[in-house]
Amino acid sequence: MPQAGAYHHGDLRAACLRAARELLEEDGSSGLSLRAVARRAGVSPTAPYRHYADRDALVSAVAAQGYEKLAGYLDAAHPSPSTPDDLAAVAVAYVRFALDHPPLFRVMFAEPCDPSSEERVKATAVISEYVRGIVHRAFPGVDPDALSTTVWALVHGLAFLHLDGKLDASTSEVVDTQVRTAVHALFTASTTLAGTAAAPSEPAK
Amino acid sequence: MPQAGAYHHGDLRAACLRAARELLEEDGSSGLSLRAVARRAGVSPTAPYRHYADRDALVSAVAAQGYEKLAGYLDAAHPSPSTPDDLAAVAVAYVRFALDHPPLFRVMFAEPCDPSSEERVKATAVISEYVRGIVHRAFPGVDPDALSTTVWALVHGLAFLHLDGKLDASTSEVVDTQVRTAVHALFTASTTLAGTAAAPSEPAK
DNA sequence: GGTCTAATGTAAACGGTGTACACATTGTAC
DNA sequence: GTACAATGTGTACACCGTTTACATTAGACC
Repeated sequence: MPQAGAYHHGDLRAACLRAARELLEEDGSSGLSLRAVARRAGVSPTAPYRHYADRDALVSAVAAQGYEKLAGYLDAAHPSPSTPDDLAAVAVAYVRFALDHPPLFRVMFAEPCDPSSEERVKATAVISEYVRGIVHRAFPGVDPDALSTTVWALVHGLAFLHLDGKLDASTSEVVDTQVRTAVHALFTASTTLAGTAAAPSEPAK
Repeated sequence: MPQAGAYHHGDLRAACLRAARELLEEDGSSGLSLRAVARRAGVSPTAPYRHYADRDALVSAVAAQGYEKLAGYLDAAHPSPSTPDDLAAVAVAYVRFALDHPPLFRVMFAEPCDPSSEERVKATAVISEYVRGIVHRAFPGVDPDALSTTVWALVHGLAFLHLDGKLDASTSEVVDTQVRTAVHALFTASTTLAGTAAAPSEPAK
């Protein structure tokens, strides 16, 4: 039973999205139920179906917002990264985002979304291209595809292992220096290999 | 209603575990419900509670089996890895395991298990120690903690990105060579840095 | 062998969930 | 002003995890 005399909500779509985001932060993925979202938005349990086909669609919308938020983190680390140090700073921001918003990060990456919403596929393509661009500028002469997927994987893995408590995340300084160190180690390799043939990996399809 | 004249199942614990494993492979994490497990075991919906405290406990048991299975993959790649090439082969096996059993891999790593069953914490500690041992043998002179967490993160990230379809996994050969290339790139860095001071990351606690 | 007890399985019930369906209300374009 | 499309409600179904009380049985002890 919503506000008296307010049969139509006004912008239920946005309200659902906001409620979903909040519930996810508060109670994790399992707390993000369509019914809870409807309750929080002050609306009947089935009202959200007018704006989202099913739970997955709503979750995907939250994930899409997460990608934007992640982009904000990366951008704040460096607006136009073009050196190895810049890239390292961006990597630190990536891991920090994961540790700042664990359930959101999990929703973005840890859930099967194989042929899921095009929203998400596109969003990850954006990330991929973003990293590729930085690598291209920071390491002219090396195969950007190979190095960018490698550095993305490294940072992504660090984020997940930290998220699962498998690594020492006692202080943010420890985490930051570890990420920086790991990324720089990889860079050392790439510059060493700068002249060698491009690695036969990940054709741009 | 189970078999006539078979009120007691015999080994319901194992039967539940097997059913859970099957359901996970078939329908993913969402298909792994206690009730479905009970149905498959031919037993009443609440019978599994005699052997598992709740759903999480059963899932953790499945995950623990997954860690053993993963160990089998790694061992099959090389029984006693001690060179960089050996380690690369093990890394390939790690990613292959993830791609062979996506839902299982997700259950093992992608679910929040912060203070969860001790079973899982121990299992990941085993992995960590295993990698550390190989790195120590393959790269005497470098800080094994720093390099092992880095290489684990790299491989773990590759596994996840492949799982989410973010990388080119068209053929297993492509994946394999990509993993091998990425890992080797990291090794190049570590040998370059062999003499330098140990990186200040991840104290062994 | 007979009995007592703990282990194991069953049945019923509660609250929560996703989702489909028919219906009510309301903004809007004509 | 009226028709229509958009939006929100109510009801219903099947499934889920979990609790509680009860039934059955295996195994120990005499």
